[in-house]
Amino acid sequence: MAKRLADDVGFLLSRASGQVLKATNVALAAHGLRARQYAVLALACEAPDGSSQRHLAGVLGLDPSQVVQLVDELVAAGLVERRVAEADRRTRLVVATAEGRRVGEAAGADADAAAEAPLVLLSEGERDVLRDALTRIWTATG
Amino acid sequence: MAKRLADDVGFLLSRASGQVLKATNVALAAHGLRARQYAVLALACEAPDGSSQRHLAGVLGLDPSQVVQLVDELVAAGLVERRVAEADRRTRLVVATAEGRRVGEAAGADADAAAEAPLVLLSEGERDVLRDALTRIWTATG
DNA sequence: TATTGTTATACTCTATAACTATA
DNA sequence: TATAGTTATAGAGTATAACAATA
Repeated sequence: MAKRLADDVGFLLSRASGQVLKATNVALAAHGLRARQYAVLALACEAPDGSSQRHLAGVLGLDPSQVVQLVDELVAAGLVERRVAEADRRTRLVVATAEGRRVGEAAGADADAAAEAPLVLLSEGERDVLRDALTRIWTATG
Repeated sequence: MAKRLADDVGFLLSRASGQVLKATNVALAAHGLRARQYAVLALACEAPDGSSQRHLAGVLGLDPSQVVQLVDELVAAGLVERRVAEADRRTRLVVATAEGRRVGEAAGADADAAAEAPLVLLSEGERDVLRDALTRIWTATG
């Protein structure tokens, strides 16, 4: 057992993540989005030709069945659309609509501001280390 | 919107936290515990005279009603007990039993190993920065 | 036979409000 | 009246299994 729970990396990650998630969701609520929906939308915006749901699930660390639900919601909101892939008619490409790009842009700006607010306490160098460390933890364990 | 979702601190925190949490829960399952229960147990072990549920809720960032449930489960497992505080008979002090300390010690060792596995990729200095940065994010936004 | 997406289900986590007993 | 704990409930997140369409 760690000397103190406050030194436990898992605990610290969980707390920090929870705080940032809460702030992000507050910021996103103004745009009618939750964090997960925004993540799907952002990935759809990044890929000009769209992204398969299987790929989205992999990147986001979600079960494919969860992606179905999230995409359903985004489709209902008119922010993305499903297109049958020509190469493989089993796969549906999730593509951002014009409005999806507008909303994603605006929501992302607010979400970033909220998520990065706690980082003002860190130096530039610390922020880089944090980002890099989290990225490596992600790619290593994913 | 961040250039890429993969640069979003909130997203990175969420992914890293989720991975570590999953690994931690797998390690704790062998001891019949989940992460939240272990966190409560660990805090109870740290405080020789016990910790009020209100205090536990504050430190863990949980609603007091969630702590009730967690303590109920730990009591049922014989790992902690509730004691009415002499000073204020409204507050219940959560105290680890002898077995609670044994289980907490063993479970903590496994949980730490699981949680720190992804950190082997980071240098000593990076680990310190990560821990310190997460601690400051936590205390600042909490 | 294997894979993509889908539906269904159950369990955990999170958030909220209302109630009790003490102060 | 204010606070510590409790109960209840609903919504969001997570995990799993089974199924249809396509490869």
